Amino acid sequence: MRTSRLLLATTKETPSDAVVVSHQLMLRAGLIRKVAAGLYNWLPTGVRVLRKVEKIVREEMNRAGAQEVLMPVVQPAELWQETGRWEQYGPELLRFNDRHGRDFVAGPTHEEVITDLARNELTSYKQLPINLYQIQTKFRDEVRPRFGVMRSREFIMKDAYSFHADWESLEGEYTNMYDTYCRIFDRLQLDYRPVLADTGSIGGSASHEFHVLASSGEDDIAFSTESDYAANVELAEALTPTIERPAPSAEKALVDTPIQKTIEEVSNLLNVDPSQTVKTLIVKAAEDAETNVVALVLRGDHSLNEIKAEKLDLIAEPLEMASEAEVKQASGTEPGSVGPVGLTIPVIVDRSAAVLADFVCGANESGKHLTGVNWERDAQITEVADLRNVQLGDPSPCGKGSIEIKRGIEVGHIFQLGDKYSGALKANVLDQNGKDTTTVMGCYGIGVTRVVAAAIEQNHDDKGIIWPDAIAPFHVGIVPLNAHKSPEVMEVAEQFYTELQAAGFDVLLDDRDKKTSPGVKFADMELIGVPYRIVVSDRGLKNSEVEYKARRDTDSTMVSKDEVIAMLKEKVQLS
RNA sequence: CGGAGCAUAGCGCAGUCUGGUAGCGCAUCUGGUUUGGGACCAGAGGGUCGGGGGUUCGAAUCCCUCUGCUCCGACCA
Repeated sequence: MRTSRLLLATTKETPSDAVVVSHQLMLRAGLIRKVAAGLYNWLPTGVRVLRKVEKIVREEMNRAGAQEVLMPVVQPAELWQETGRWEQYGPELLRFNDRHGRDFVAGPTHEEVITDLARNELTSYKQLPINLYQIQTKFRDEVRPRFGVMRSREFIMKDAYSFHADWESLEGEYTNMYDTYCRIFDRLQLDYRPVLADTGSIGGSASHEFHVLASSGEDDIAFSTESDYAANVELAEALTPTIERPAPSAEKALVDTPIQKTIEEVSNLLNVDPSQTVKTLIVKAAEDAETNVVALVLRGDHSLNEIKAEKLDLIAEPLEMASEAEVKQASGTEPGSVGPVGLTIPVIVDRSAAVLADFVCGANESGKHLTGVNWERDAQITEVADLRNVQLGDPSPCGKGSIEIKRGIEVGHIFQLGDKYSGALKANVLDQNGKDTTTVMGCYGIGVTRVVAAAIEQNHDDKGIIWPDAIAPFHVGIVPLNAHKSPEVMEVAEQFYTELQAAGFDVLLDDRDKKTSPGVKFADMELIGVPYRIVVSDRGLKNSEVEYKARRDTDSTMVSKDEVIAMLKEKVQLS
């Protein structure tokens, strides 16, 4: 591609509404433009990246034995009514009518349509297992689209669905997809991790999310320092401490904490470590519980995991904090001075808080705290549970090593669905005995457009994007300098352009005329993230040399012009 | 859905309080000078000031209303 013909669309200024790096750079580098909230045009450079991601995904899915299909974006309401999701899905499901007044939806996912296809086409166990996938547009009417294509309303997803005669077969395909996803993200040259994920209400024996690691990610992932254990923090278990609770050695005492409310303020005042204090949170109880509210007690240095908490029988789901009035009624004081001593409501204590002795807590009296408090002697435990988020340094749930936490962007999710959809839509086949049997399903998604954004979040600097070779819109950029002064410069540049393309590279030749200064050309190449750059100039050609610089290098090096193509063949990892 | 805010040239903004010729920077076009890190000079084009209604001799500016968008909190690839 020649820059003079490319719809380059780079900008110097960052649009004011872009808050994350990938969104800013995608706009500045001319990959996307906003059409409306959560809806984007993809420009030529962006499409190049998108297609490369799709190509790798498609090749690996095919290699794994899946077959590509294509389903409609617009889907009839009847199918959604059959599975019950017409009612369940809520406003995220965009619904509309055709000219006859019939109900339709813009597909946010395709379980209904694929299962409908399966029930019509699959009749025998001999056709199973089968894995069908598509790479296609989805629409989810997000409450708040943001971060560019990271969370847009319309996006491209690779979604695959497998059908099986039994769970054993499903588990086999699940493993196959797990391995396939690893190959895909390896080939995309991204730093990623498969992590254990919540199986949620659907059940099934396993679910994994694939996360691209980036500090700007929205999810916290817990890793083991010693094993390949990785789990979404929502899910990662905080183990019961191995130590026994020490015997009480201090007497309970009331201390004045006139203005100290937070754990930090109280521990500073009393000169104790926050881990020797507890915090008591009052939350709404489950509807069938005997009290309105329940107390949750955590160590002062720990944070509540809401997902874990709301799964407990006594606690309302979704989790909701009690109002100030309810706190006052239950404890006799306001939030900030609440403690477990003397409470009449159930007290659920986190595993780590339960092994404390001689700890500090609120006194249920305004402006007072208690020191030297001990369980059983001074305060009662209704239940001990895992309530907290794991944190740095905790022992890993896998039994080896300790926990390390990193941020991730969810780009893939694999799931054993079971018969949720095949049951509802009666996707049955005849088994060996001629008996009707319900198939079990797996589903496997990759957010293709999100992968592009995640790749940028992970690979950029203050100058712009740094594409992994495998998905770069162009592998090599050629910048001729002062071509108007020296015909040889342009000749050499053109020659490289031809030869590099023949070698299988995508090449961008900046053939813009003398009005475009070198600085502009360099800045554009760097902004759009071309991973390798060759500068052809008069200066270099005097020694039969050109200048080579990889996007991540700080300095350029001079290379003989006869060797540069061989060198690039070495360096570029086409994937 | 709750809270906050914005809407003026392709982009970034000023002007609004205090009503009176619609402006600045970037980008674009023309001509010239420059040429190894987002150049300079001269000139030009580009606006229903988000829509509708009202007040007024006169509205980007004041009032009402609608719409769109952004940001902060619960879900998802």
